[in-house]
Amino acid sequence: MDFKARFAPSPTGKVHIGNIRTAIFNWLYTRHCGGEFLLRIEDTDLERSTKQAIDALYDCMKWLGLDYDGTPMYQTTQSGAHREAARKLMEAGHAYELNPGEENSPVLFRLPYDCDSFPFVRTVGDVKIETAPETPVSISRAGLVWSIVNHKGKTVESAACLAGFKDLQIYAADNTLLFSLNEETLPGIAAAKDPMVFENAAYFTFTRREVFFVDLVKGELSKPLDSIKDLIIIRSDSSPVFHLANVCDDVTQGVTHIVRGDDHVENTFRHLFIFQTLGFKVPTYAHLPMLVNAAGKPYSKRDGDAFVGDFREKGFLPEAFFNYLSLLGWSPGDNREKMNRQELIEAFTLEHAQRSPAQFDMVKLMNMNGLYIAEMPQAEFEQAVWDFAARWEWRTNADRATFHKVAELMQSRTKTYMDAQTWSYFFSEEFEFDPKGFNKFMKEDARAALTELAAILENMTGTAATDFEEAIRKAETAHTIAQGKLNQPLRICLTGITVGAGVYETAEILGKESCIRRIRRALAHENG
RNA sequence: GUUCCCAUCGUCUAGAGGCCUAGGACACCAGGUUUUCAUCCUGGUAACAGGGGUUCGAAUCCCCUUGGGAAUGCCA
Repeated sequence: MDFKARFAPSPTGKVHIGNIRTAIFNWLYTRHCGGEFLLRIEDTDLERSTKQAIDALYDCMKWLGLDYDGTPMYQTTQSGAHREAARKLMEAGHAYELNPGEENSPVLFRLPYDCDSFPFVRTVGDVKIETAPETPVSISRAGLVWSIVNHKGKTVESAACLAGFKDLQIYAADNTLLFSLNEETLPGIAAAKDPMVFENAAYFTFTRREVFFVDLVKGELSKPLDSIKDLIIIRSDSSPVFHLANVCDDVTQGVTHIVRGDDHVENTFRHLFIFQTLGFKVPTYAHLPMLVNAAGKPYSKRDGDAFVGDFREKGFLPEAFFNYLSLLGWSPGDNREKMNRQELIEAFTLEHAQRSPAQFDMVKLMNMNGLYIAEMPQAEFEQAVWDFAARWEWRTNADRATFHKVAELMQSRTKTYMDAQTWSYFFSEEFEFDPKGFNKFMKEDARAALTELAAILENMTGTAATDFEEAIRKAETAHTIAQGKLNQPLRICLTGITVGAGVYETAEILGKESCIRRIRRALAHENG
């Protein structure tokens, strides 16, 4: 099957979830269709593209298992091809210098006036536009400029390409024909140095045409040609602009399916013409809705909490992160959510891609991550957290045997590896008490029972969780405390916090001597 | 301003004119299990933006309104 999709990020900053979601969709779609997934680094913005950003990009893709086919293309290596394409367009009359003859004139792509035969152009109908009085209509090689009076009575200026105005006729208020645009007058306009200005123009008529294409996500999309301007493809410093580079590279890489963000829809209307005039088949497009942050705004490089690399640092599993992101703007069409990579590939078609923006929900990601952690083999979980915990001081005095037991106990309670930060109390007796929990549970009767418990533990011979349980029951009975009510006070003594593993198991891991010390330390601590 | 796009629980979503008394998930609330914590189980609150059409029948099709987003760069 001839299917090539690509991911074409510009390495101007750390890759964020919006970017990588696009990569994931491209990847899934490609793998589903059995095509090739290509990578192109759009590094033409020399000012802002950095080596670090490129490295981070590769790193994130590797972490997420986004493998690509072939060698990545660096856009900067293609500038020769871009200039050659511009030269060809110029030669064919599809591009022109804004200021002919001048030294550093930018080059513009001309939307072709003669485009009725293009498969993505169709005629809409005849249109009459009344221009604002006292404002001229001017026409030049760059297009038409005019003003209208809007419904609020304000005069607003508009401009569009010549191709937007097939059979244009400009009239004065007394219906005198001022100018006709057609095959005969067109070359004169294109060649003229200065624009033609019609001071007394009152209205003009033309045949409206529109550009349209069928988007795999959004369906048919269209836009009138008289709302599009010619676009700069070569800057005055002779460097190629995105529009040209992007199209050329897609041609060079043989891309057949372009899956990208919503924000490119407007570009697509213009890129279609570049493909066509360059003599290439236009690719199939799919525009994904944007990902928005908690404020409902599209993710940008300013959203500091949205960098892909940070999710690894926060202790998320790549599979969970991948799974969650695949569900943002897409669903398999049934009630499945937790899906492995193979299931995602099999189910992934653009039919079920959403048309509206999706909001990223950290809480749901956490939940999904917890699901993935819960099903990890215990040994794998233990090793992963051990490695992750290298960043915390408590690991330096943690022995692996104890850690093994802790990990076993904590796995079902862990949402992200970051949760293990609180495991420090297993390895140090110098922890802080949570003031709220401490005051809640360290009441007078609890203190008395705990004092008793410490004494009971002194004489306890067993070391199993059940032995601790028995000792606690004894202390409760001795002080007429309801069965089980000493659990939380003891937990505070042993861990400083109110949540954790089962308290008997926790005590077993800590050992009798440490438990006694911890209880006495807590008893010496004043309520706040 | 102009053009384009979008609109189902708080959030992610199912929904292709009758299967909808609108389903699932997260979150939240209430119970249960665990003598404790977490997991887990059961139940609950909660949505078709508004108004017109078309139709025997509309969340679904059309129009308008409102709201949101994008483009309108010699950024990509």
